Amino acid sequence: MKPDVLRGHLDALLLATLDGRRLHGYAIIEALQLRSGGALDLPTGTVYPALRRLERAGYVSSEWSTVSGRQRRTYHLTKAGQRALVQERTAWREFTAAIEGVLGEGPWPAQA
Amino acid sequence: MKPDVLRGHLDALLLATLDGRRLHGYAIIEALQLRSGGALDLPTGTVYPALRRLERAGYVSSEWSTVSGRQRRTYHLTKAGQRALVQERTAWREFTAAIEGVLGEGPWPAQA
DNA sequence: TTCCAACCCGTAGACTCGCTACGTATGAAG
DNA sequence: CTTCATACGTAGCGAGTCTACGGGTTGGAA
Repeated sequence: MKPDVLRGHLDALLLATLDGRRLHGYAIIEALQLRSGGALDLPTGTVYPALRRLERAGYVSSEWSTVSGRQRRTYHLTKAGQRALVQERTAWREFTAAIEGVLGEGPWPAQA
Repeated sequence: MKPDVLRGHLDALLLATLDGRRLHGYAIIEALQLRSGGALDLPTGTVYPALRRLERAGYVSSEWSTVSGRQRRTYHLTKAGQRALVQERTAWREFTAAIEGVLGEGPWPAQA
């Protein structure tokens, strides 16, 4: 998978992963792998900065906890994050509809 | 529509638009608008450099022609471009499958 | 006949953001 | 005591889309 195709969709992915769950960064990466059937294997250098960005934006919130000597920062969605997720899902549908209208088979569906 | 979501998908869009057609840049932009139901309104500063990139890559080829005093550069797919388009469509399906596996409803489909 | 919209091409530079490469640390297994 | 999985993070790069220009023609409206 080309690297750039993720551009602009990562936020949606992270928000969706946190929908109804509390996860720490590392677990988010694993969840993404699992849910995408292995297609999405995001490096930490992609995910951690993105989570901080979402936190600055007020879409997620986090707390530190120590589990068996390991520091982990657990994230969860805020109310604003929930709303953002709804919008992201809508934007995704619009996006795919637009692309598929073009990619869709054959020269021309209807000659307007 | 956020600007970045197009990232990495523009080539597929352009190749698909030229599939079985000879079009000049301006016409490509209009075709994209039409086929996407108005969702895709790409600026010339996006399309022209992208077309030149595709031409350098050998996926499209172009000739100049003069239509009623106007210079236009008409593009068409090469053999390599045809093959690239097939790959782009496959990549698109894989991409959407991966994203939708994550965005898809609810907390978890199956707790592995 | 003057003006403006539509047509048509193009480049320079900014900006964004995912990725590479790196650094730190703990716990368990070998 | 070394190595691997777990777990966090940053700095800087790179690629590609967008903004903002600039150039030129045609045709119709005012």
